[in-house]
Amino acid sequence: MTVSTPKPSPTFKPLYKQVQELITERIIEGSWKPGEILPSEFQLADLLGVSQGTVRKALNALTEDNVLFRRQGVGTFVSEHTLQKMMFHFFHFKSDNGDTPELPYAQLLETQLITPDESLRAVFDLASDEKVIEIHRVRSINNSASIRELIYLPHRYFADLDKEEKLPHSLYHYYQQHFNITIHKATDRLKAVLADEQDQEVLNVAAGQPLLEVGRTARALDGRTVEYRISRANSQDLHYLVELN
Amino acid sequence: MTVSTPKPSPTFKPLYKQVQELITERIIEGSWKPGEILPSEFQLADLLGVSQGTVRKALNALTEDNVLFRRQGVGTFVSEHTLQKMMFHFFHFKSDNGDTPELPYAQLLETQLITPDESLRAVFDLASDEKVIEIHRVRSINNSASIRELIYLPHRYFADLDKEEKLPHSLYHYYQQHFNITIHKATDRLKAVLADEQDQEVLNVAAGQPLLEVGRTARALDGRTVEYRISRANSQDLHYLVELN
DNA sequence: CAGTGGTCTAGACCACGCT
DNA sequence: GCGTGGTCTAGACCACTGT
Repeated sequence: MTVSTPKPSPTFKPLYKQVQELITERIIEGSWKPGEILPSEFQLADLLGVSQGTVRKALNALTEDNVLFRRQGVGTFVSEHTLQKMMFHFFHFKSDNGDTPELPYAQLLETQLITPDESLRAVFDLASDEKVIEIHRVRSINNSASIRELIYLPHRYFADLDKEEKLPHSLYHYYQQHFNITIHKATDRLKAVLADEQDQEVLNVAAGQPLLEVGRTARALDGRTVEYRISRANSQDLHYLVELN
Repeated sequence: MTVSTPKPSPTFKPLYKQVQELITERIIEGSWKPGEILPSEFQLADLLGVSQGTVRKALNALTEDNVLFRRQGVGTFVSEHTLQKMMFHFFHFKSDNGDTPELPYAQLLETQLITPDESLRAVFDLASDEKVIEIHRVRSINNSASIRELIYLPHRYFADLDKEEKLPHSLYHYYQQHFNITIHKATDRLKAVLADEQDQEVLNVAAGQPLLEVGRTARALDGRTVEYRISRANSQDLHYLVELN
């Protein structure tokens, strides 16, 4: 921490912001892992030489940001990408008749190592000789193939993931467990497109069928873009839900 | 306010929540109007018989929720639906090449009073004899007709709006100014559809062209659903942007 | 300069969950 | 019962804005 009464300086940051960043760094570097409990507010305050109120403000901000979660009477924990939470936060496709909040099954079609084209290299800011992992899979909702996914991951961050025979349905939980990469923020771009030949085959739709295409760039806790994913959905009985607050 | 040390009760709410709701009610009933300044933290604290810290927590929560905005050294104000803020918050269509953050022009095609069908009545929870205003317009982006909008408003909340010859581009600002209705939250549901005959004519697209359809229900500060809107966009050079945090 | 919100501290008490 | 986070208070000082 800085001195208790910081002088005005060009790089001034509020104490609680500094505490916030320090805790985030500790999580990024793996000192505190997903699911683990943090020291109590008073312990952290003593540790960092600030008041309990300042620690509280930092912890609350991180809780707001889904980095931590708190349980009264128990403690403060590092957030974990459980399936339910991911469904709520990063999976926005819903059945039109909301009656089936069913967990979508994902079938792996193919995994391969590819040489990225110019635009994909730019997304990840990769050097010219770096490889990218491509995962091709299809999600079924209500027992019908509904969403075709093409997922791109820089090989440097996910070494040897391309050699796995099976992958879990919740990739984000998998990234977190095996590569210490927590997907924190993402940007989705939606368009309407026509089904191409592969779509027709995989999703079992006719030519001329409109699909909802979602392009996602996902960023880790440290801000790096670590995943690019294209989802093409048969939106006959589905929609993509957005809540604006 | 309640007594300073509230006993545990089934209807217990934290003080700052009560303050928050009280301020929200004042805004809803029009005591404090959009753009106006609120009393200072200390004045509010005296007024309500709570401490300044509690008022602050309520004001900060409302600021987080876009109901208020605060300017250091000046004061706390009721949020106003300015064009720029609405663009940022409630208008998520962007050019694919982000170079033109141009304000989309909206051309009014038709306004009429209609008898809602069953599903539309359900959206607004209307009695069987109530009428709904339908507004039909088209937005141009980069000088090309891109989005066709059908907007539905219960006549009870927007009396005589259907008689207006001209309507401003930013309807949400207009609702706020003329009807004291502030759009606060909204839910968008996105699908891919094929252009129908009207789409083809208005958006100048061919049959078989895929369109991005957005169905929105918008709610006012008091939680009532006050607008339903269907936007059909030619997403050839556009996309709908979602930030997931 | 006066007044506003922003930060930081210190301390009290409450509600909750576990053991 | 004990330790945790949640609420509430009181007071000090800083940073910004407009006069």
